[in-house]
Amino acid sequence: MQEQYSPRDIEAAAQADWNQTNAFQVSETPGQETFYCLSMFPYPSGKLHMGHVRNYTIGDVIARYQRMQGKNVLQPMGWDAFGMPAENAAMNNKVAPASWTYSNIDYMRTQLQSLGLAVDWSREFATCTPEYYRWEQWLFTRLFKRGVIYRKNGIVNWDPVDQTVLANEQVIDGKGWRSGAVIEKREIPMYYFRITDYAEELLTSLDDLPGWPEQVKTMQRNWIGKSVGMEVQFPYDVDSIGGEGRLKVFTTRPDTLMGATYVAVAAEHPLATQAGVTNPKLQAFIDECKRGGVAEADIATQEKKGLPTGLFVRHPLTDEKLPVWVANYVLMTYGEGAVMAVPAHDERDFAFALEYGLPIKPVVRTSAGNETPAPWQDAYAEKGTLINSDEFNDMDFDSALTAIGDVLEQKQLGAPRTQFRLRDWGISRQRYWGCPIPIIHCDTCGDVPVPEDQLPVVLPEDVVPDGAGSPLARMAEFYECECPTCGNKARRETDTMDTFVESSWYFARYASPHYQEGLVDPKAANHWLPVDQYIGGIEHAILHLLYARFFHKLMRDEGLLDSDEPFKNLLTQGMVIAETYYRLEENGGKTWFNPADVTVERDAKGKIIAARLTSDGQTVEIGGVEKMSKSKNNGVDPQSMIEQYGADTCRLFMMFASPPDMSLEWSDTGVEGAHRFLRRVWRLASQHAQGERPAALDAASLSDDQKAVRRAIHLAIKQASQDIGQNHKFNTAIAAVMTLMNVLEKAPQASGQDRALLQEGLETVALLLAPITPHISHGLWQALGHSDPVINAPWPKLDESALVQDTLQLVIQVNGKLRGHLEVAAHASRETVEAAARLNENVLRFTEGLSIRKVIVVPGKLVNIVAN
RNA sequence: GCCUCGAUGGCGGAAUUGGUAGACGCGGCGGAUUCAAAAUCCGUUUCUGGUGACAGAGUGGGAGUUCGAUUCUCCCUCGAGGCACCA
Repeated sequence: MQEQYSPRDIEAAAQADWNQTNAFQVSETPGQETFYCLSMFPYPSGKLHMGHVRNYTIGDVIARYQRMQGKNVLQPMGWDAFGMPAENAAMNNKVAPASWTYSNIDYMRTQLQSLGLAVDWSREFATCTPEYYRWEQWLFTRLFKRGVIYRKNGIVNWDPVDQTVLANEQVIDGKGWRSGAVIEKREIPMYYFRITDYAEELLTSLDDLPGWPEQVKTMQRNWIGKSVGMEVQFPYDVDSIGGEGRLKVFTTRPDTLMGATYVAVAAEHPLATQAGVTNPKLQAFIDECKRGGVAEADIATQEKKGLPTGLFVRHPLTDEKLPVWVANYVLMTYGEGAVMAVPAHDERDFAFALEYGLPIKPVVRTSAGNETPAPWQDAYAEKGTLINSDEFNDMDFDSALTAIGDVLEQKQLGAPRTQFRLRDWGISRQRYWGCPIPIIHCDTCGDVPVPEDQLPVVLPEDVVPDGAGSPLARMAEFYECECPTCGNKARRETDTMDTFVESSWYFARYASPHYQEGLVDPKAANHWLPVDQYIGGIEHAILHLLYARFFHKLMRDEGLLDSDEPFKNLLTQGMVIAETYYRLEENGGKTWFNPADVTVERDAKGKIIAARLTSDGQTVEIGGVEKMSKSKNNGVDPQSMIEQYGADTCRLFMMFASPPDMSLEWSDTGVEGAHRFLRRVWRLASQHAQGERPAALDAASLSDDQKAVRRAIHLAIKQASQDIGQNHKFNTAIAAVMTLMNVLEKAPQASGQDRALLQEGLETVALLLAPITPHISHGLWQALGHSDPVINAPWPKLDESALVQDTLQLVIQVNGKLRGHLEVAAHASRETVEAAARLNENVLRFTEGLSIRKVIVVPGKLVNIVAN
């Protein structure tokens, strides 16, 4: 064993051993318990960033720990390879997205492998290959035939200058990111997945996921947003509209119907369109509403504006005339695109009514009283007894609901209804670098799915997009085709699919990644699925995870696999953040400097007071800690870290700096600390390994000091087992190993028993660190005399008897304040403890002149003496 | 705007069911070793007052429950993630 810790040699040797034995390649071994450990696969953006390193290290720690529990562990890796960045890179560098993507994959694979992940690389795939997406197209055609996929119009961001559809990300302050033109909302036909058909199941089966964070389940529940209420119909006023009909609205508060003083519709609502024809001012307002992007965050933060249409509807209960307004706060995408406005009991209606002088009629007695004077109070929205509501007066919420519901149903102007906030999933993208939608448009046969024997519809790979619409739509050789049904000339669909579709089923493909006969080999799929542990960023808490759950249910209903949910346990990892530094430029802009190029200055207490650019010695502004990003130039390159310190140091630091679900702040000195620790471990082990191999430990005949060392060893095992195995708190597991190392370094090495104890201690350190820093553990394990590699060693067992102590230290409090300590026998009785506490010097001092009211004894913990 | 989460020393963070606030690491300070430096080792380090023993304060702010609150309840401030075409 080398005396110096040399990560370069140690890591190369360990990885060579694993590769030689195909250590992480797995198959469907019968009889062995499986563990499928999956990290969200990376988008091949160019090179690895720290977020990737963190994600895959967490996954690797869990995978390796489970292997040490004796399980057959599958940990695959692949590439989420379709996406917009490839098209942007193509436009900037005039390279085809395909070659850009494939070369990124090659580079990033090498980087990932240098981390020493226990990945079965034989299962690797990229979603942009026809071998993968043909099965996506195959599933699409099946679902299309079943009606799970359908076509309707949807609203998109339209750039009138570039004549192209933009992603929300490409719309900045309502303008196109390249053209700067004001974006318009435009309707185009798109394909939709009927995810709303699964809304109820997606909601209820969240209850079957105890291994998911409560936070994520709450977010998904709110996103699906089930509301039970009523559909209420407002008959049109024949005079004002010049026709008959009914305006439908959905409400969760039919009890407040008597307080409705107007109705409001979205700008895209048919009534608005109709009224706009004869009302130029209204039309101008509708056009204004159609300017700007479609992102809900932008729409919801706009100033609330509206205009009367001049149309009227009749109140379904009183027959009163109510004005119809167009309001920009009404979303066409929720419910019916129209609301009944009850300003007295709804905050947004209240603000709108105040702004435009519309009547406010209180109809519920709330804790704020019978009136609803401005400003708005949350109490106005409370449920309560009805007032000002004719025959419904004095009814409580429930009876009013029933009574009003009954009248509406009798008049056929209302019915109970359940409404979801969740919308169907539009997957058409007018972009090139994606999976082609396998549909052929025929003038006589309509939308015809591409027959199975003509799949896959292959995306041509030698295309460089130019940012002006999809290149596929200009490639006759792509879109010209024959109708599979009638044989006439037809046109192939040129839209591609949302890239979320590929990531919605990749976890299933890993079970049989090279299977040629279907999307999955059902036997393999049911062997591995569901995923036992899924790990990824919290930013995917809603969309990706909901779509993947939806797809799993679709695959189940297609008979491809048996389980109901894809991911049994979920760990959502926090972001990697770092300090930012900048200088203000004359034009008001900021130049950002990488933390690696900045030196900080500290005051006497070590607090950072200034920072200077290392190259010129001049000060830079400290910008605060933010997510690592290109724009703030605060990214730290994992590659240079690995080259400087080794993968183990990088992994150790990332796992130690914070628990996985919290954000992780990058710290160069923290990395050095992690490296220092590994050097200490290596040094102690190499000193120990130089001596003779010690004889077996005789745990029964240890001295008190030796018992204390052995206790430290088993406390570390206990702590690390709980932290890694159950709580996924790797930082405290590492802290426990560090504490153990502090003890082992000071432990005597004189006698044979001392050396046997140190052997047990060092073996424990190697095993407990094995999931986190696998390379050094590989080397340590060999040096400690084992011929079988540490990856095949079992996780250490806790010896409870090593933890037993004869005496305990208790805390003495007076009125809840710490006043002293008490050493007692481990099994001392309550009375003995209380008596000893009462005699404590400090207790006597602090209770002088007071009478003791109560003594609280918490066994093994503390005594609290209550006196006044 | 809406949904969700978070806030603890100079810094990252730790504290089974409410029971010693600050484990472990970083940084700082003092010392040893060294011709010197690097590396390493030892000590110390929440704040305020005090030479000291010790005392008081303290987990974003304000209230409440409790013998006892970082932990539970309510209100507020600030920050982060998501909002359906970034992945």
